[in-house]
Amino acid sequence: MTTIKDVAKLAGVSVATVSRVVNNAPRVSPKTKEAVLKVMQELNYTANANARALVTQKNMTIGVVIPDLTDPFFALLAHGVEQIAREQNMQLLLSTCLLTPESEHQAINLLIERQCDVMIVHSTKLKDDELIALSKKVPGLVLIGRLIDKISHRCVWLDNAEGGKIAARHLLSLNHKKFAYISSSLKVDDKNLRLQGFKNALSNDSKENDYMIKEGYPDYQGGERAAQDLLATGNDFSALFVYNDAMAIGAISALEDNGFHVPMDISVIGFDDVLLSSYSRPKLTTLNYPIEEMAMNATKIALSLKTNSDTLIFDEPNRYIPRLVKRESTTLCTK
Amino acid sequence: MTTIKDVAKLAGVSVATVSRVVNNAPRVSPKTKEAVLKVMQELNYTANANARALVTQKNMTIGVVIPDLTDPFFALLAHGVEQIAREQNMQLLLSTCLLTPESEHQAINLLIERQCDVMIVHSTKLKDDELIALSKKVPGLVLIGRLIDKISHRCVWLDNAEGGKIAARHLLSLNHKKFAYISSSLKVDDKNLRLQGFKNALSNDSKENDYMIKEGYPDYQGGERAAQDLLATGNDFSALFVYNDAMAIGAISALEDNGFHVPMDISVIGFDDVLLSSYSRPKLTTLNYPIEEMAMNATKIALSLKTNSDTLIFDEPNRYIPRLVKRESTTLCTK
DNA sequence: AAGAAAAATGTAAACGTTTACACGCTTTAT
DNA sequence: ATAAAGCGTGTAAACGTTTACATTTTTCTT
Repeated sequence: MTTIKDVAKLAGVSVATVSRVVNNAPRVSPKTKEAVLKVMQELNYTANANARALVTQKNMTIGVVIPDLTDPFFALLAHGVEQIAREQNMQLLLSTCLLTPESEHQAINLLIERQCDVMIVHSTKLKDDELIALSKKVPGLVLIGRLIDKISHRCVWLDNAEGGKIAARHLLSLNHKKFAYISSSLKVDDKNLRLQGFKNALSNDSKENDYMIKEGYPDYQGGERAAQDLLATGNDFSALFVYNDAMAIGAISALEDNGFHVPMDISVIGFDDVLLSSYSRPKLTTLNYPIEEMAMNATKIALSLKTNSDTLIFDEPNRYIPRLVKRESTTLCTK
Repeated sequence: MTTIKDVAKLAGVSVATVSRVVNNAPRVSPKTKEAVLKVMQELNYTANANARALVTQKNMTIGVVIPDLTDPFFALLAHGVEQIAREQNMQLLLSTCLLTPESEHQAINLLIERQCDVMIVHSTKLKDDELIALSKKVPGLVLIGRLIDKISHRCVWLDNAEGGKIAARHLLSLNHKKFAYISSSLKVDDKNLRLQGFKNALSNDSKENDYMIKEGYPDYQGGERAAQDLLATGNDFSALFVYNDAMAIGAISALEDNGFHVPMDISVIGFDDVLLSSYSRPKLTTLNYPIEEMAMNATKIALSLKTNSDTLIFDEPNRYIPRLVKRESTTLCTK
C-alpha cells in the first residue's frame, strides 16, 4: 500500500501539502496541487480511512443493528438508513444479532469499538435499562421499532395498538362479527399491542363481538399451522387478523386448502405490507408499516443527535401510525 | 472515550500490559490481569478498532458490494457472507451501488480506503478489464455471480445457460411443444445465457420446437406487462420460461386475469427460487439459485486468498448449477 | 545460596493520517 | 522604502493501539 509519505516524497513536497490536496483544503497553489494529484494517480494512492478516523475522531460510518438481513422488513430498514448514509457520504456497518440478548449487546459493542458516530438499533431482546445505559454511552444512538418512555426522543416507533384498532375498524365496517387473531409465538411486545388495540376497538363497538386466538412462528409455515389450529378449534369466524404478512399468506393458503375462499368466506388482514403482500393471490389487505421512511427519519435524528448533543427537539414526530392498504383479501361479510 | 492509557494509569501498569490483557495474550500474571480487568470494567473501556486496525494492518471487515439490499436475492447474498464473517469474528461493511458504473467503482474504492481485507463483489456494470485491475489491487477480492475467464479462480458463478437447459428439459419432459420466454429489459448477461441454454435444448430436441420472446423490467409489474404483451401477440404457447421469480409471479397474475389457468392451461417456470416463489399461488416451479451458499463459498475463498496469496487451488468448484424445484406451476401439457 | 532460566512487565517505535503553528516569500498599504 | 498582511509550505505532535526488545522479577536447578 502506498502511503501519503510516498506521495510526498515523489512529489517533492511535505505530507502536510499532500494531505491538503487529498482533502482539497484551501491554501495550496494550483501548480503543486496538480503535481501532487498526478503523483497520486501514478502511485495509485488511496487514503487509509483507519488512520484518518483515528486522528479526526470520526469514521463516517453508520452502524445498523438488526436481527436478520434476510427478512425483507429489516432489509427495508437497512435500505432506509443507507439512503441517508449515502447523502452524507457515510457507509453502513452491519451488525446482525439473531438470537440472544448477549448477541444484541455484543453487536452494539462491536459498533462502539469501531467508533460509530451514529447507530440505528432495532432491539427486541435487550431490557429497557440496558438500552437506556447504552444510549447514554452513545450520543448518536437511536432506537427503532420500540418505544422506551424515558428516552422517547431517541426512539422512532410504530403505534402497534393503533394498527390493531385500524384493522378492527376496517373489519367492523365490512360487517364482520366473529373474529380470529393469529399471533406470533415469539416474545415480542408488538403482538400484544396489536391484539390489545384490536380487542379494544371490538369491545368498544359492541359487547357481542367475539374472537379466538392462535399462535405460530412468524413465518409462512407458522401462519399455515396456526390457521389449521384455528379451523380445528372451530370455524366460527368470518374475519382473520394476522400478526404479519408472511403468516397471513400462509394462513390464506391453509384456509384455501380447507375449502374456504378468501375473501368470500373469510376476510384476512395482515400487517407490515412488506414486499410479498402485493405478490400474493388474492392480494393481501394489510397495514402498512413505513419502516423505510422511519429508518430514514431515525437516521436523520441520530445524525443531528451526534452533533447537537441532546437538547434538540424535532417537529417531525417520532411516532408513526400504520396505514390501511385495502387490497383483495378482505370484503363485506355476507353471513 | 477512555483509552488504554487511562486504564494503564489507574491500574498502575504499562499500556503494554493492558494491551496484553485486552487481547488476552500470554505472559501476564493472573493477579495483574484481574486488576486490569477490574479497571477496564470500572472505566467502561472499549478498544478503539481504528487504532488497532492501523497498527495491525487488518481491520476484520468484509466488504460487500451489491446493487440493492432490498432485493431478497442480494439480501441472501449478504446473509451468506455474514455467516462466514461471524465465524471469523469479522463484520460486514456494506457498499451498495445502484445505478452507474462509476458508483460501482466508487463503492469498491470506499472499501479499499477502509482497508478491507476481504471483498465480495457483485458487479453488473463494470467492465471485465476494470474488474481484473481491481482484483489485482485487492488480493482478497472475489467476484460473485459473474465469470471472467482470466480470473476464473476469483469468481463464483452460476451456470445460467445450464439453467436454461434444465428449464427446457423439464418443460419438454412434460410434453410441451410451444414455448415463450420472458426476459429482462436490463442489460445483463444472465438473460441471454439463460435464453441461449433454453434455445439450445429446444432445438436439440426437435427442429419443430417454437418459441416467442418478450421483455420487461425484472419485477412483478414487468412480468405482468410482458405476459400481456405475449398474449396480445398470440397465445400459441403452453409453457412459459421467465427470467426471474418476481416476473414469473407477475406473469402468472396476468395470465390468470386473462382467463388462463396456471398450470392447467399454461405452465410457468421461474428462476432464482428466492423467498416469494413458495409464497405464491400456485407455488412456483423454478430454478434454485443457491446464492447464499455461493456467497458463503465466495467468502471462504476470499478469506484464504487474503492469506495464502494467490497460488492456492480449491477442490470445491466455483461453478454452480441451478437446481430444478418442482412445485405447482408446471404440469403435463394436455394440448 | 548462587546462578541460570523463565516469566512478567515496561519502553518506545511504529502504523498513516490531520492540523496547529512556524516560517519564508509575495503582495499590498502607507 | 517599509511594515503589515496574506499566501503557500513545512515541521512535528497527536490520535490509540500493538509489539519487538529491554529490563526486572520470579522460579528452578544444582
